[in-house]
Order: sequence, then structure tokens, then C-alpha cells
Amino acid sequence: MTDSTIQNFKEILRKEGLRYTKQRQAVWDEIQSSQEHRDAEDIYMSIRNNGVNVSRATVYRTIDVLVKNRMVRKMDVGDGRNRYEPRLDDAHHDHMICIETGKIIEFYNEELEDLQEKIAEENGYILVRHIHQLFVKPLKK
Amino acid sequence: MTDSTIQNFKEILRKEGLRYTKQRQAVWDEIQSSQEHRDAEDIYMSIRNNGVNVSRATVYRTIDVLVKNRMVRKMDVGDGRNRYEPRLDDAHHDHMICIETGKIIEFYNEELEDLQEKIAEENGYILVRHIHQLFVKPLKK
DNA sequence: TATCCGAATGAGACTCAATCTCAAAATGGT
DNA sequence: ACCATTTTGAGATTGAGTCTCATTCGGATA
Repeated sequence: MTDSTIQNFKEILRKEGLRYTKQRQAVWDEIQSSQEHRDAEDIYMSIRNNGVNVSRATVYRTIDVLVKNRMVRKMDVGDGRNRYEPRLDDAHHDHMICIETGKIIEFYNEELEDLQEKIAEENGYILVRHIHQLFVKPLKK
Repeated sequence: MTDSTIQNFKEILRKEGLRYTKQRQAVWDEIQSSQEHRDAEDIYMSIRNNGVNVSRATVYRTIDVLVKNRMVRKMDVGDGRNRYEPRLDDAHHDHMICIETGKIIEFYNEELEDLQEKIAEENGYILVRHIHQLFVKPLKK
């Protein structure tokens, strides 16, 4: 991680009135270290394997702060375990999950985004957020 | 429920190699009796209140069969409890959830459906199914 | 840099939806 | 009606996530 990312993280904690601790830093470091879509247990075990003593409670608590501040994206893939990924840039994307291999593919489509806002408005609402997952299987060649 | 629906249900059980029991019928009757998006506990309690003795295990087991056979739609609204609704016709729709009132609004948009298939294909996949929920709040007048 | 007080941590208890277990009951083909 | 097989149900279990609270820590202050 870069110094600027650490600074950014510290600023968020300050803004939230929270203290800077090595556990919180370790959680953010760990999530940030991979672009994969990982579950909380995975993140927890990785931190411990790196020699930092942290509890599950702290992992969950820190993830909440990161999600709230849009540094981490929480995604529900429908199997009961949420997955987390860092939002290093602010680019939004949705996910496609291959039902044969379990592979998760990210996608972004402007038209799709616009359409969703339009649908919400047509019903008298403003779109706040959305969950959108495509379950797919490979095209046969 | 109509006789034809009962027949249809019996046929599905036969096709699956399962026996016809009053508990299974009661679960299907209960789900079919309302177009609302209900959770398993709600369905379970309603059946019991109607005087049919059934267990949670049987409710869940029967729902699985109904979902598999596309008689019931299972939806994950992100609060940890799945909701179920009957698929009386085969018309597909997605859901909009008001984050202020919890109200669930159904919607269908052809353009949206086409777009999703197109996106999957562009990535070398065939769309099998999708999860799509819009979390919205009311437009201020 | 020593003091101090409110915040953070962690081990494990708890929650709650959903699944599993297995003895007893029910089904349906003969 | 018989009986092999399936289904049921009460309660145990699972597992992700949350909560508790005694102990530890951060950091503002002097």
C-alpha cells in the first residue's frame, strides 16, 4: 500500500470519530492487497497468517466502516457468505458468476445503469443502489 | 386453488419420484394463496394457523422442490431471510425495494432483459438466470 | 513522557435462518 | 391389509454474523 492510501484511511477514521489501530490498518491492508472477491473468514485468516492478531469481531466491524466509506464493496452472491473487494478507483461495476466454474467476471454497462434509474423514476422513486448478478454458463463453441 | 393446479403439483411430485402428502399440498396451497413476498417462517406459521401440522423442515424441503420446478420464486432481499412468491403465470419480473418503507414493487422491462443477455454473450456466456434488485427511496414532491 | 479516560479489542456467547438426524409415521404398489 | 420405502417432525446442529464486557490501547493534555 502507498502512503497516500494510508493517509486516506486515517482521514476516514478521523471523520468517523474512530481511532487508528494496527488491527484496523491490517484489515484495510489485507482487503486492499487483492482484487479478488473474498469472504470475511478468508480475510480474517490471511491477516492472522501474516502474524497480526485480530479477531473476527474486529474484521467485521472494520469492514462495515470501509463499506460505509465506499473503500470496500460488499457483494451478496446468494450463497450466504458476503464477498468483499477493494474499491481502488470509484468505477462501479456489476458481476457475472459462472455457474460451472464459480468464476466471477466484472462488467459495466452505461446503458444498463441509465435504464435502472429510469425504471425507478417511472415508479416514483430515486435509485439509491442496486444488486445485480448475472448467473451464466459458457457458450458452447 | 383449482383442481388443475393440484394436478400440476401432483405431476411434479411424480416426475421427481416424490410422494403426495398433505403437508406438501399444504405448503403449495399456502404459498399459492397470496401474491406477497413472504419468508419461510411466515408460510410455516400460516399453515399451522390453518390447522395443518407441519414442521419447518418440511416447509423448507417442499419449497426447494417448488423452486426447482419453477412454481415458486425464491428471492434474496439482502436481509438474511429469503422471500418466496408463487409463479402463477410464467411472467418474469424483478424487484424494487423501498429502503424507507420496505415496500416491494415488481417491475419488468424488456429492454433490460435483452441487455443482460447481450452483456453475457459479449463475454462468451449464456445467461441462465439473474438477481436484480433496485434499492430505492421515494421521489420528493 | 506520564497521566487518564473514553474507545477499541478479543474470546467466546449468542442469534437466527436454514439444514440435518433418525425414530416413528405415512404412502402406495401389490 | 401388507410391507418396503419414503416422509415427517422435534429438536440438534451449522455457520455467518453480531453482541458482551473485562481488559487493553490510543492519543489529547499538561
